[in-house]
Amino acid sequence: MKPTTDTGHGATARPTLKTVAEMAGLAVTTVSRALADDPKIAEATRERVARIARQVGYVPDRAAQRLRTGKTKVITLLLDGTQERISFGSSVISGLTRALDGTDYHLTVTPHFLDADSSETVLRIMRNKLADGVVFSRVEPFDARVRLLSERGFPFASHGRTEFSTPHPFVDFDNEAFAYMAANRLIDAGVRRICMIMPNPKFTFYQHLRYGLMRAVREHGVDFVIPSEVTLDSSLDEINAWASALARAPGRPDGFICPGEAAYIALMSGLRGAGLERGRDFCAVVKASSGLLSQIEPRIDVIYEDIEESGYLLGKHLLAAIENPEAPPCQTIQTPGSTTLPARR
Amino acid sequence: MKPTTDTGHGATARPTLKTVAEMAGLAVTTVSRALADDPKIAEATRERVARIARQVGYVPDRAAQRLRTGKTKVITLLLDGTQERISFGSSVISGLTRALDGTDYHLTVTPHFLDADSSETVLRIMRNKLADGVVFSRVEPFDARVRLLSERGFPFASHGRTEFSTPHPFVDFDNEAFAYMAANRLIDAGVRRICMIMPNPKFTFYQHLRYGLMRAVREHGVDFVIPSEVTLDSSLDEINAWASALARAPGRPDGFICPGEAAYIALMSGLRGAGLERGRDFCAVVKASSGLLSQIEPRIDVIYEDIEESGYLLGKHLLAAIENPEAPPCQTIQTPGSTTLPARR
DNA sequence: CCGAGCATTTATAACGATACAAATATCCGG
DNA sequence: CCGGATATTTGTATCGTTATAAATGCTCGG
Repeated sequence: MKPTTDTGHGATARPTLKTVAEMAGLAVTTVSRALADDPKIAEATRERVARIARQVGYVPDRAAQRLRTGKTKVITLLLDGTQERISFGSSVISGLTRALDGTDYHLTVTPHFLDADSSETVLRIMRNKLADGVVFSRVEPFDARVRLLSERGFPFASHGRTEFSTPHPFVDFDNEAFAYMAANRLIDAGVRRICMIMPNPKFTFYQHLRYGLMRAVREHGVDFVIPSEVTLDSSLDEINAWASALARAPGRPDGFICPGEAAYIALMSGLRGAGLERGRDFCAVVKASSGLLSQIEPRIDVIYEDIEESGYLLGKHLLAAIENPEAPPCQTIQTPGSTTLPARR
Repeated sequence: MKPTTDTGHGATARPTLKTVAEMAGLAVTTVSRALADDPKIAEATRERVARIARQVGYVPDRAAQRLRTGKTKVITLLLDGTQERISFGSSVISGLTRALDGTDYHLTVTPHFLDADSSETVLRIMRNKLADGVVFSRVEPFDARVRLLSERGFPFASHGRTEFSTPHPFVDFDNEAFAYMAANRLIDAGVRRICMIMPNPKFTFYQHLRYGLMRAVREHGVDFVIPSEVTLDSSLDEINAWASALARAPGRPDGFICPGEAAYIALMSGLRGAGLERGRDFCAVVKASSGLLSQIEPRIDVIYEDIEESGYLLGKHLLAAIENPEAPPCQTIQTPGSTTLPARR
């Protein structure tokens, strides 16, 4: 018997193609192609090689494959530092992992914080070939990253749409429908003046939210206000303070649409601190993606956005784009249909 | 001028050592060693090579380095699917990223869900050399992963302690001190019967929490109860329902310690649903790691655990262990000293 | 002016995988 | 029993980097 070498970690050296080839009495090339299920290799040989490989626990070396083929088998998630409230990041990661499960793709996470430009990150990933594809969110109508990636034909999937003429893979929540639906619920409840906390106007979904609200407002002739002092990215304390001030101002809104859980919690806290009570003084419809809010306020009117599912779809769409770059890109718009939180594991 | 080849992505081929070597009129080996700042290479040469490399934007190929050296320059975070409430995952990732910033280490995330055994994941990472080190949480006194990694001398850092005699890098929150402190605050407030929601007893920090509580209880002779029906991992609805039932039971506690934000929200929701009010019917001390809770209940008694900092320390400790495997492991026990939430970006 | 000793640079091989071209084994009709 | 088509296997080169050993040039004492 041939002595096995030692890795220094107390484990037996890991088998390579050479190991399998020697055991099978075949050339390394043959084994490689047999494992790739190349029809030019005899059926019987393929089976025998597969058996031996399984037996010795052969797993191809990623570094070697990557060096030779140029494929990293890695997809990178650009995680935004600002949106980590209430587990957005974890949910996307969870969904992406589910999409990648069963493939040999790995997920790497590159958070980019406020100061760093994420275009830089994208350039670095392309230039140094650190991944086969990227996923990111918080897109703008003419997003710089989308432009860069599209130009170079580098696979990606974005969480959010753009206004470029070239189509690309994306997953987006139908925020227009959400805002319209939310506004209608408020109007049905008798609200006369709607206030909606908005994202930073540079993001695409700002427009979508706005259109949805405007449509409902026009159809029913109610009043509305879009605050300029706070956005969904404002700190909770800022939102809280602003809400308190708003509660005391003349002509205050009697209905709120809040496309974010954490922001709603701060909003409600501020209003309540100023003596207002939901139901008596105002109504609210909230976009939520966790079950937390219904714990805090069991009767809150929530429209659910499934972020875990977004992550899953982003992964699937990206894989499709990597596999077949010529095919038309997969695009999904998630509907805000379900009011209830789906059952969780 | 030499024609540059094309990657097919519209970009110029990335420069390699060969590119730099040709430009400098040196051998590839020389360039490699010059960039590694080998003193055997003339100072002047090293500087010239560095300048050229910078000029053409040379970045070493990770796959080639990895294949040649066996070092992956990757750190893997094992993310638990169950604990993703209120951004634990995002915070750890954020901290780890900060620790890895400036090094050439990358972070990969491998969530393992309920069904999958994370020992398997650890074995796979070691066997296939998918990372140079791993980070994980939710450790048990005789954690299987810690045993495996220690045996093979594979670098890791755990979020939580073990009871193994061999020391290893870890970061842990002083849950004993937390529980003691929390119990004393309740006792000072006049509480006679303390209830603490506990983690699954298999985790190390179950014991720590228990000791802290017991110490305070013994010192002051108050009553206590540890529920067996729910843990910190129970669903929010379960906790809610249990709390409602508890509120109506005879001899109900008048003080609660809750080492988890989400669990507290559900607990409070259940108690409130049964007609109890905090301050009037009971007191509570909560362990929190985000600013969310103080929005919901501005006057809640919170003891803060900085998870982002845990992630940072885990990264630093792990890097230290990788750099110098012989040195004694870095270990940190985070104190629950600060009651206030530190300022955030 | 030779060779020892030093400073510096270079050639070669290898990490593990795969693309490509070439070589062998097998089978058939004529 | 041979030529030629087909089926199957093999050899060689290569991806970009680095460890090792070898080579080059230079200075200087004797």
